[in-house]
Amino acid sequence: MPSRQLAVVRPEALLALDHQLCFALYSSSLAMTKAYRPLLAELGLTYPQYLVMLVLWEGDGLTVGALGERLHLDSGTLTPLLKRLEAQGLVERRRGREDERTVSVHLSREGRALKRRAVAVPETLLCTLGCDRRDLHDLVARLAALRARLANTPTETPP
Amino acid sequence: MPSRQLAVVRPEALLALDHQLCFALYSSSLAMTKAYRPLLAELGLTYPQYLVMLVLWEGDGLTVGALGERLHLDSGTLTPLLKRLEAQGLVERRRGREDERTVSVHLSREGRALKRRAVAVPETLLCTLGCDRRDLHDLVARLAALRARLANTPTETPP
DNA sequence: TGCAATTGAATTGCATGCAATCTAACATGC
DNA sequence: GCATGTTAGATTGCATGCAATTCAATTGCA
Repeated sequence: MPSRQLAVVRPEALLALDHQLCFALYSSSLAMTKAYRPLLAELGLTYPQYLVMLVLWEGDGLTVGALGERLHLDSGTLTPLLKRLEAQGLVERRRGREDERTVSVHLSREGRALKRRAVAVPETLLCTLGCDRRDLHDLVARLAALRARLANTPTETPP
Repeated sequence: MPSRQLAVVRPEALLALDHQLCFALYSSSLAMTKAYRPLLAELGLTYPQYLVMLVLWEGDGLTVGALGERLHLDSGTLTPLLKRLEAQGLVERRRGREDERTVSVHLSREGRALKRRAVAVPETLLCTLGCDRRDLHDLVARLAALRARLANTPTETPP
């Protein structure tokens, strides 16, 4: 029975770049973004803009805050991004009538139409990756669980 | 025997945000960065700066290009980052004597000393996560494999 | 040797992320 | 009704990432 699990880890091993989950996440996330970029360029979207569109294609009319909760982004990121999407004619931002502090985001006709072309994006990428669907699903689940645990990090929610 | 693997996937499922590996990666990577931020703030480092220090602690004197290969970042990102680290007195940038186009990056005494305090960072995070070491190792390996496959994406290497 | 092609960093421009701050609108208590 | 507090977005400032370009040094080759 190996005692590795209880062994004291030397600083060298603990700080080794290739042992870091954080770096594995960071670098593969950037690699994913790079792989998407040329595909999304054909749609005229950046990667975060694509994520916003994914949410809206599931159902639009969300407020900026609701969008932010879904994507784990704040208004400092979303406001300028949404303005760029609006400038491209893909979405429309409407001031709430009941509560004028809120802004809801709606798809334009073009924004809605873009969905058909967007289907090719994940299709192309999945084909290129040649991943097993089951493996992929499992990885997605584990990452979602990790994200949930990270969101509960004490330092994450001071009081 | 379910035929799910061969089923044609509807656009709704294919484009669902929570099915996207890309979003799982993206959001958990950002969550990881957020979890690290308060810990790294005590060292006076940002997250990418921390990654650079990890590489240098393994062995310094690399050129900017070599650092970039290790971290999958280019000079446009690294040059200003390294200048900030130099301004903090953690590293020193030296013009190559043989080849004056190159710049090698060296740890200062303080940069080297910071390593001792840095050990607490992954320790704290791992404790907080309460992850099984074996699970974690497996996840790191799968992400590294994914990154390698993504780097081979045809669109990634046009010429 | 002389000069074009290549290479390693640096620079520029743009789009994020996010903390901190600001503003307007809503809610609350008195 | 009014002052206070809270909330939703917007704004500002800073540090990435990265494409595109520039610049200087080196290399290759006729």
